[in-house]
Amino acid sequence: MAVTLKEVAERAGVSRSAVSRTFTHGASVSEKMRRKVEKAAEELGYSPNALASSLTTGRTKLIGLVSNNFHNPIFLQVFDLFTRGLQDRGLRPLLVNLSTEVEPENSVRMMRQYSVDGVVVASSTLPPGFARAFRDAGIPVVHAFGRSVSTPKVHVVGIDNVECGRMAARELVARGHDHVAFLGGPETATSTQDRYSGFMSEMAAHQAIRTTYSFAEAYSFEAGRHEMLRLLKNTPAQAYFCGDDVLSIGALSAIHDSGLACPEDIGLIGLNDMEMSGWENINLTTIHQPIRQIVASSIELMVAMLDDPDRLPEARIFPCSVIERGTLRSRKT
Amino acid sequence: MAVTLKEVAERAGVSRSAVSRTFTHGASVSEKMRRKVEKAAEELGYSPNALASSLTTGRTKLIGLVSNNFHNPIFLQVFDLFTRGLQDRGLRPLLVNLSTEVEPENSVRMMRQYSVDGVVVASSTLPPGFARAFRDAGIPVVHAFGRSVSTPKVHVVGIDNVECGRMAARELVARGHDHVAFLGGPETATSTQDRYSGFMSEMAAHQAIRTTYSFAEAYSFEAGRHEMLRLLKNTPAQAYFCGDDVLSIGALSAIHDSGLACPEDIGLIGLNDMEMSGWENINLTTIHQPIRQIVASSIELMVAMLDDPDRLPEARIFPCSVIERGTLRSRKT
DNA sequence: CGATTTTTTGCAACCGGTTGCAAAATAGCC
DNA sequence: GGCTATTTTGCAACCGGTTGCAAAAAATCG
Repeated sequence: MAVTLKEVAERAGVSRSAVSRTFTHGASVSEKMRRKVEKAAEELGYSPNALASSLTTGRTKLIGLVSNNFHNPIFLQVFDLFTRGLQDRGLRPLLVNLSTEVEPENSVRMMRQYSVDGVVVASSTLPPGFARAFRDAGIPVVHAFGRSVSTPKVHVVGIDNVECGRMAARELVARGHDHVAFLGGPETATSTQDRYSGFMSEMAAHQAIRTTYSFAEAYSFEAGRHEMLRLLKNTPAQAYFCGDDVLSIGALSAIHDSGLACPEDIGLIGLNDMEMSGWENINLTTIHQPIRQIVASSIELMVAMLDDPDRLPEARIFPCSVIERGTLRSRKT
Repeated sequence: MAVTLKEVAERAGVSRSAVSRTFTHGASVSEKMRRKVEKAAEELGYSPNALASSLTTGRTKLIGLVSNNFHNPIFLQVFDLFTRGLQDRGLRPLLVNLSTEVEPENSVRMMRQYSVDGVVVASSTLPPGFARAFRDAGIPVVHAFGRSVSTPKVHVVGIDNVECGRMAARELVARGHDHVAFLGGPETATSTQDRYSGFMSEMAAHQAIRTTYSFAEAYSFEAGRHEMLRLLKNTPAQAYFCGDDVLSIGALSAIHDSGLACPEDIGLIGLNDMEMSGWENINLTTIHQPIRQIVASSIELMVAMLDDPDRLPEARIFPCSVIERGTLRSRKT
């Protein structure tokens, strides 16, 4: 079915090398030859087999895009940005869905079988060791939305979740509440752990303020709603820092459903600033995470690594900022 | 870096063919040989190069997953289901983001360069000709969420959008309204066109009911909100069939924002039944589209085509059903 | 045990390209 | 035009595997 280089060569009456050269950037061919070959190729509808050439060149232009976040709407945007950005640079994303898998072995093997040029791990829940497994296998890797560490073993691009936790705590403190809480995502997620520890460390400086915490089962609407309903049965806090926006929106629904008002009865601050959070019927106060920049920077880093695989690993941390909307108020004194 | 078959052969002291055979399913090797080879492979950390073997076998196990829907949250679920389903069958999704592209040429070329075994087009907006271009290039193709036609030229799996339009119209009629409307997605999308024509054809049987229509610029919250705000400036209809749920939710926000109530002042029915539509603070009446089944069936069809590429193209149409929630009421008589 | 059948193994060619090297062709120069 | 420097081209080997075929080894049988 597919037209091969050999057929083009025969048709053009030239050697196979000549055809190969006209299609490889940077090779030298005379104008006359190029025209002859291109004519034959055109007539036959030839386009070179990228995988065959990868055998000798050692580059497939395939980039593994591995993620376990297929339930959080912000990741649709993340995939959109990644696929577009990679395509624009002539790279092709090979998508890997980890679902519940947390061990890297399978993915590493698969990525090696397909000789990907590099791997982008896009996840805010996987531990640093996951990405490291790719590096150990000799595959260039960037962990987007990964945990920020001071001595990175692999490239990490993301935010400082600990600092975000602190930032959220400061917001709640500033509102004059005397009982605040952290409603986290799954306890196993690195982002949850970091946001929790940041939140708690900041609150430690305010002993007068009662601080409680709990965790939802997942970063999902249902989990947030479920956990908030549970909390409302006892004595809820006056304001919550929720693990992320989806969780917040779930919590919000629980609050409304219980006949309470937000922010009047219970305040909320989320994290991510997903599109939906700005919708008028949600209007969530949240911490903005610069997703576009994180993705763009991850791709940049990936491209740089393809040129220089031994590049020293770096952590790129982007700042977050509070977006004030309608779910957090100052306590009446 | 990577260990090759040759090295394993040398280490095990056997021929390259022997190694190849132990790793290809269905080839005959003695137990003794297999053990020897596996031991050597284990020690060296060998795993076969899938792309090299594809050269001779003609199969890459790569499936192109091409879509232009990277903004509608239901497609995150679609990607989740597709990637999991393909992976479970040993296939790997190569993701292609068309963004605004509507011509198939580029994608076809790219898919041929990477010798994908097949292509799944996942889009409710692209015309049938798009998928056909892959078939014409000799690549097995399934169009998921595609337009249903009576004489399919390629495999199509989805719903009957015309019927959905009629179904929505019947719901509005049954509520006793005397002015109803269609608020569609982009006019160029096949799903919009079909839902529109179904809606209108049903309404044609009810001349007494005033029927109007308009189109939003995209299947997005913003577009729905914007269009509804525009409509509210004049005399709005009593109830709207919105192109899809995202659009509906945008419209809902516009209604609330204008100090009106839904369903008291204006009724809404959407389409898709996305997770969010069931959230308490949205609670959208909508038409359910069986996404899981559509994806599962598309994958099934794809796998069947890999065995028999000349399989007669078929259209698989799944039924939709109305999910009654809180955004549509009967008109007080 | 030897003859015959069946299974296992290695050789060598091939898949669709790329690339170092040397020969052939062209260009540059006096 | 003849000579040298440069460019263009083809040959052949290679990338990492698979596979038809025939030789070698093992199994079966009288």
